[in-house]
Amino acid sequence: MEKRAISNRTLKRLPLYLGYLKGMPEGEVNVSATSIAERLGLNEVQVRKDLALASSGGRPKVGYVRRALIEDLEKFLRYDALDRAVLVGTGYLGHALLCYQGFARRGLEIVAGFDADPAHHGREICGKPVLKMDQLADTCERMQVRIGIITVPDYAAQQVCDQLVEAGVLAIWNFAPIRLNAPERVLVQNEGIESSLAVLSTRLAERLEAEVVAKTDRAAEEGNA
Amino acid sequence: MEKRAISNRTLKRLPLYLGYLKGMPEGEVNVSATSIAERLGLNEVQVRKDLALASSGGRPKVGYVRRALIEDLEKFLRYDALDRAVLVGTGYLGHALLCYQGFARRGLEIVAGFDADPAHHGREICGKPVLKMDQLADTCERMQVRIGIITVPDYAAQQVCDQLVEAGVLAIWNFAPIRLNAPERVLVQNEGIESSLAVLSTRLAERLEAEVVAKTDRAAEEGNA
DNA sequence: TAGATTGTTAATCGATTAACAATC
DNA sequence: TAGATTGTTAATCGATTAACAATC
Repeated sequence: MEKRAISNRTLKRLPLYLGYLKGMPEGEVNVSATSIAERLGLNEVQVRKDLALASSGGRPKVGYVRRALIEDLEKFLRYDALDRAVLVGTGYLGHALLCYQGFARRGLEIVAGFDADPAHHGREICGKPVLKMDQLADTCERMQVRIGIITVPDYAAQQVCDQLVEAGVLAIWNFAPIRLNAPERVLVQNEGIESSLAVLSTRLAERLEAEVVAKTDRAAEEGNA
Repeated sequence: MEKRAISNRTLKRLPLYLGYLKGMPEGEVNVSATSIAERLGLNEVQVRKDLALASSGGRPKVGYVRRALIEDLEKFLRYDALDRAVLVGTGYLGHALLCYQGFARRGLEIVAGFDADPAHHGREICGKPVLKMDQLADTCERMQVRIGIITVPDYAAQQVCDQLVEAGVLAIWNFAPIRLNAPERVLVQNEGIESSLAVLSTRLAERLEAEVVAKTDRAAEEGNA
């Protein structure tokens, strides 16, 4: 009965493994956790533990059957079961997501885009219709939409969130750089590009500083020599 | 001399705090870690520890001076020091990033876009020129570009990565769903939207299953009653 | 068989949370 | 002063890594 939930950390690594496995030459029948770990720069025990959770396992000495492992991971990640989503905000980012072919292969179908701007209505973006906001609730119900994707500017995000909740979505994928208020029962995942940028720019600055320090040290040494 | 690096976790939370602080009514002079934690759904000690690392501190009983805290965080995150970047791949996602106004306010300036497709060359996207790939190295050197942003399809990403490294960038922000090979000295940060989707769809599916179980339990109970 | 590799149990590490002393 | 709040030290928790037994 142990409902041991798989960790977010592991969940995020699974698509990485999948990508590596799919990128391997077709001829390779078997693959070891050791080789996966080495290629992806991870610890091999970690890879084995992750795979133990999401696959039917490998065999000592030979490793995992590549083809079977791919199927196991895709099954575990539910790439076969299609989840329907709507997207609100058909700006550039909305465009990018509506047109991204990878979602379909990963179990996500965006059925329509929505926008407050009447100029966008009636258009099609990569085959997906752009509808009026007042068609949101109806569309969600009719198409059994469970996920709402928010790609509007930050000042509009909370209102859109409310409308999506009202329309009955069960999860919200938020690309606006703002914390949303939503009822407990609705799952909210924030993409937070600014958080990402904070990490990148800080780590880069640290490296540059370390370099300057190293240079200064060398110069000082030369001075002493 | 203790070079205790700030954790990625903390780094990712700082922009969140900043967003909350900036969104507060101007009238609020002071703000407590307690209130920040409550609003963002975090532990208050965690917030205090984060703020201790990135700010000059608060005062018992009153908390932090909102305005000063904002300045401290912006300074810590280097929002004032401008980092220059180039972006390769001017598709929809490239468009979105080139046109995102938020980067400039967060210390990142994308100076130009690049694309392999000649049809894109010479255009301007939100005021940024789209150049030919063979202008990449020259532009990076001339403008002292330190960051390369990759927004090309997965099959082209590794080659673009090589070109960026060759052009001398020190960090790569990768939005393609693939693991890049780059020399140690170059910082690579993967955005990995598929990892994000894996978390979202799995957590959603778990909830739905829990609901089904709960329903079944209720039905069983009614049967027993 | 010997050695590579899996999967698990134990140890370590780092981050979160709790307890508490300091202070305005 | 009393109470709210900070900042720090200690305890807990969860994830990673190391050690090792099982096995093909």
